[in-house]
Amino acid sequence: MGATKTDHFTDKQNEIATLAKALGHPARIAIMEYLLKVDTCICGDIVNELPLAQPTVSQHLKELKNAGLIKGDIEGNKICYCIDEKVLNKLQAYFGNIATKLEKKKTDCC
Amino acid sequence: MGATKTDHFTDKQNEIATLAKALGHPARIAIMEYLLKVDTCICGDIVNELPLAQPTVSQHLKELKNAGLIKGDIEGNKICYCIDEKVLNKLQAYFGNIATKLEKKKTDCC
DNA sequence: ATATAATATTGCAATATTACGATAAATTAT
DNA sequence: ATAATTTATCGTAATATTGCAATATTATAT
Repeated sequence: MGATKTDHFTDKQNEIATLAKALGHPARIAIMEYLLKVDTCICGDIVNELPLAQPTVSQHLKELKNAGLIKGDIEGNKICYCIDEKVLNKLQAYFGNIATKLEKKKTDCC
Repeated sequence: MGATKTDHFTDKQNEIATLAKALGHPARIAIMEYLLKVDTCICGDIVNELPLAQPTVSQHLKELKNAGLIKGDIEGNKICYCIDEKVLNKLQAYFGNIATKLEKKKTDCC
């Protein structure tokens, strides 16, 4: 095997899992944090910010883009990447909801 | 290669990535949601809730536990699993912080 | 003591991920 | 036109993940 059985789970579960998986690598967390830090999103220097080779960074960017976490537009011979606010709000809402439910649930047995 | 270069990133980045990675599978999202749904955390029927074989579920539970997302205590011949509220608050805080920063940053260029 | 029940571990095959050198493609500068 | 710059893609090796059958472990019930 090795392939995830996505068809046995709900769309929402698969969606959250896909987003989480995309963030499941420190390089991709670092990319997100860098995109958040720089004020403009015309950023052609992500490679220099990371301790990884250019093809590796390009691949990580592609994964973040595939998951919908970032958007990228061609800007001359550079590429303008930035975080998709909508998707991040979705993640915030998801974890916020869980945290709230956990707080209400006072049965702290473990 | 194939191994993540964790030593090149900050502890915080690695920590968030580890948590996200653990949640990066629909079965593990489903497990978290089930643990959230049931009121008591003495739950010996996680396997029946999932469309996966028992060893597979056990492995997913182990990964969630390794990441620190859930706690498990032996309760007779069953196991009492439940979500670690602290860790989930950490995730909520992390994504909440990003979402807030994105909102303030009005340079929506992409 | 033996059987039953619940969970974990082992071993393994199929597949996915990570990383990077080499190379390609596209744009800008000279 | 040619060179330099930036990003993407291809190919490939090393490693990790996913899933499950078989088996082990541990606790309860008979």
